[in-house]
Amino acid sequence: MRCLQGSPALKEKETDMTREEITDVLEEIALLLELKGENPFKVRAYRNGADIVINYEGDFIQLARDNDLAQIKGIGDALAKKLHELVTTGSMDYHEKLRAEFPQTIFELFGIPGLGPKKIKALHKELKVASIADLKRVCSSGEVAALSGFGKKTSEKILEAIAFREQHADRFLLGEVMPAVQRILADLRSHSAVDQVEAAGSVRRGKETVHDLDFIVATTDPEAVMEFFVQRDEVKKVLVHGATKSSVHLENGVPCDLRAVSNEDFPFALNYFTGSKEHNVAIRGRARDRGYTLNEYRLAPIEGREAPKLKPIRTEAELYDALDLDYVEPALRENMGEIEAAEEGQLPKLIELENLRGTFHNHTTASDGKNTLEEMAAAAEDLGLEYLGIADHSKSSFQANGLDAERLLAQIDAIRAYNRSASGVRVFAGTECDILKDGSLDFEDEILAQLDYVVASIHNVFTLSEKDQTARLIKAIENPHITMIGHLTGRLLLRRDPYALNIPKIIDACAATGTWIEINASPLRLDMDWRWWHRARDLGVRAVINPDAHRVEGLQDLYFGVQVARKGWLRREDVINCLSLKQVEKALEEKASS
DNA sequence: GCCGTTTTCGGCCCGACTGTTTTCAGTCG
Repeated sequence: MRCLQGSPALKEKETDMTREEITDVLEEIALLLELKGENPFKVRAYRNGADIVINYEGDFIQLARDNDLAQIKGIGDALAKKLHELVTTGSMDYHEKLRAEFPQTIFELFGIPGLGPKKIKALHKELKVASIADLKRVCSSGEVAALSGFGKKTSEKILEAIAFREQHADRFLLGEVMPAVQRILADLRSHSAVDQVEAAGSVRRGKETVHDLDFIVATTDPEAVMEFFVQRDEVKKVLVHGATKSSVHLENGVPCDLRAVSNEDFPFALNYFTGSKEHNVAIRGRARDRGYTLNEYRLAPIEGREAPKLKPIRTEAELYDALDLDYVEPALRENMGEIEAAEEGQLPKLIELENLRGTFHNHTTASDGKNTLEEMAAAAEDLGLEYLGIADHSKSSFQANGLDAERLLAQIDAIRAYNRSASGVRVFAGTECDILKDGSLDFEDEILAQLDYVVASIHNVFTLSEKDQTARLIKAIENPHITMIGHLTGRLLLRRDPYALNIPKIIDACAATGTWIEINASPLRLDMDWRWWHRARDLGVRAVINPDAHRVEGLQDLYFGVQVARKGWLRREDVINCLSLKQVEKALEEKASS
């Protein structure tokens, strides 16, 4: 498949206001109305409006300009008028008046789990809480615990959540920073004085979260490149601006460093700043054992020591070769066995994005997706995929408009009909079936038997003990109708910890039953974690990389799933959706009959 | 605030869980 990263912004041409900006206004109005305790259906009307702005297929902005929006279902007279005002004047009176009623910092409070509009409203009204800093103070002083509707436990949970936030405040999701990485790389490449450029650091290693961005350029005119870098539009603050190193903050708060070196130094600098620190320590030790010293500028004989003469080193591969190692992919540089494997010629040939032939866990408008079956199939075809699985939510996921048996059977018919009529991607009929509290499934076996595959996922009751949660999941795994487990631990990176689970036991159960484990490629999940995959692979567990796409752009998250697979030492043969259509049909049949 | 008509206003997305209550409100998925 083609290499696509990040989601393209749906920008309109020749207009001041983008769809995203309009959506932000509507979403903010919805939050403010909730804070005021307005009619929840009115709130929903604004949220619904925000969805429509993003997803409408025609020229929404032009229709808004022409005051011609009321024809769109979901946009009534009131919203049409307000949106016309917004796109023609750049602001909306109603929105501005609402904003004036609350401090801007109050929106921070929605990021604390357990706090919703009612509680935030009470905190604001009774204790004048306007920010997380205020909240921390009144929780610590005991004022929150004494507030009606609150209590000691609530106060403690809030403080825990604030502590969690503070602990992770300096980290960003890989998916969140990737668009900026691509832009910066493209800009630097376009500069005439730049000979080579790479992103280094944890971005290059494909870590799921990063705390800053590091770029290395090879240039003969470092000052010019530095000047160019700090002048970029998205640079918000310049912290350091030197001849060979600059540090800035980007507008989204991400710290970003650029280092300029000569072409001769480039492979050493790139290797050094790619890390990880642990990998570097091990590599430097290896160099020393051979009589060399390695740093960010060179590999050279230690003074006064005997060492074999070195060949010229122009690339990282030649650097590893000089240390008698196979080239170690950045994804593997965590000092978790890669150096030993490189020495013995045992490094895996890692999966590439281009190896993917299809994907399984995706949603449509039948549940909580934003695009239809046909639109998702067309998008998958555009990416060069051969097959696409549709796995909408099951009925217990009310909040996601989950399908009951009747609607699921109708969807299966629709998919079969689609496959008969269309010649593009082959669509598989599946479900993302809820695993209920007792480990039973949300559909009867005879319904599940009619599907091509079943993704089983946990969406509620996260608070079971490790023993009970593990038993719940293993019971589901032992159901022969289950094909794969979705987002194994339920974690949301930087937001919510995984639920308690004995992962080695789960891996064993999947190995014993031939159940596949998903690599959920959503940048917020990246679950199961890469740290478990080497072990799972060695036990014979197959991975399946799924974007959990809720809209066509979501399919591009497959990129991040491949990063996880690579960090987990997976080869193309370890990943089910690298199989061709014919092979994957056979694999599905085998799993169903096992 | 939107929709669909019953053409003037009622219905709009359910259930578990938690912590606060003393029978339920708020949050989350």
